[in-house]
Amino acid sequence: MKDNTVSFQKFAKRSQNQRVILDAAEKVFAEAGFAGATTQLIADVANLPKANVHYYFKTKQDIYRQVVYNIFDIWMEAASAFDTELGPREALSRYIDKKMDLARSHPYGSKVWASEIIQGAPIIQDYLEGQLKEWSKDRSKHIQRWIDDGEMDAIDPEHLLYMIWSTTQHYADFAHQIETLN
Amino acid sequence: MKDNTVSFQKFAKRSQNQRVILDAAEKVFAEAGFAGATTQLIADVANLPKANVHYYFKTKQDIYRQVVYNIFDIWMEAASAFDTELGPREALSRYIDKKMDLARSHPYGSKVWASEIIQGAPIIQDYLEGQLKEWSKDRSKHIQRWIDDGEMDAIDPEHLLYMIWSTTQHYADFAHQIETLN
DNA sequence: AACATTACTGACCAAACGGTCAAGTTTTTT
DNA sequence: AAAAAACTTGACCGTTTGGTCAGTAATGTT
Repeated sequence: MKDNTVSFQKFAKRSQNQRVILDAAEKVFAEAGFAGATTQLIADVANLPKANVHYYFKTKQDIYRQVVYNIFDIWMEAASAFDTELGPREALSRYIDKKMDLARSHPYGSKVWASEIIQGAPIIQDYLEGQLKEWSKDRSKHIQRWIDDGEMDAIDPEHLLYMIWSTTQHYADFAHQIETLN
Repeated sequence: MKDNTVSFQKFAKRSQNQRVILDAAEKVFAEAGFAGATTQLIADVANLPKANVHYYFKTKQDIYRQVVYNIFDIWMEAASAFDTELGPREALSRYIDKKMDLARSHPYGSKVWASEIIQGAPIIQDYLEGQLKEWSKDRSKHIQRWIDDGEMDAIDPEHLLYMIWSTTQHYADFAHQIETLN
């Protein structure tokens, strides 16, 4: 193909195609589950022949793993919005805002995550036990300190986190139910 | 088989075997999703040959449909605990209690329901639009009346319902995540 | 005891699936 | 311009899956 390629683009090519595939995969996995997603359908949505998808990703599991990892990364980045320096009101409200934004901007990711957890987290168990656990223990401790210092009402910190997660998650995962009821 | 069968048992036989299959199926669907669930696995969990499963249910979809309908029925029965005669405090707290009980006693059902909704409710769309919509519109109206009468704080009734659903649901669907974090 | 109905099951099959591969094209490097 | 590396793809394959079916056993009815 005749073009005026500049040097960095050759690096971009591979990850660019992977991006297209992963975006398609995220949608397909969300709508059909891991087993229900076919590599053919992912390929169709990505507008590529199936064999090409397998050129970039060895197996369906590899694609899935990558999709779930990406979601996890995005969430952990959002989690940094829970800045304990800001005090309870600001930290919590910023975190909730961020979470709601993600529920809107990444509905497919949220659904894939939910399905993965529902089925017992076969793929990302290590992430749960590692990063996520560490983060939530840390923030729980901070919340407890706020409570002890009288800066906020006494609520079990862990259950507060669960409530934030469940509610924000609900708007992404159950969007269809909510739409139908309205 | 030599036995002292009494007359009503002949009726019981069929639905009794269907029960065994449906219980097995609920578990398998929850853990693997619709597509990931194989009729062979359902049969294994039910301790029956696969052909026998197909004797009672024509297709996998039929089994799935029945499983989801059963869950819906159980939930709607629980929904009657939201007795508007009781006033806001009693009605809501009884409903929440009941919902939490179901999250504990029927974790598989809850998961199947969640997966179904996440994937766009392909099977139970009509139930959503019918019974569930009717019920939630009705209760929302009652909640609004309580608010207008000053019997409870002003909260958007629909969002209150979503919060109850999301939180109770979370304890069933995300049990694995919660366990891992604790 | 004879008949009818219901329950059960091993063996089988067509379709769909994830994944491979060889042969080609394009792009990058020398 | 030639060689190397990366990309693309139609055709193909072994396996798994949902579902069927013919034949047998058990149970209920007369």
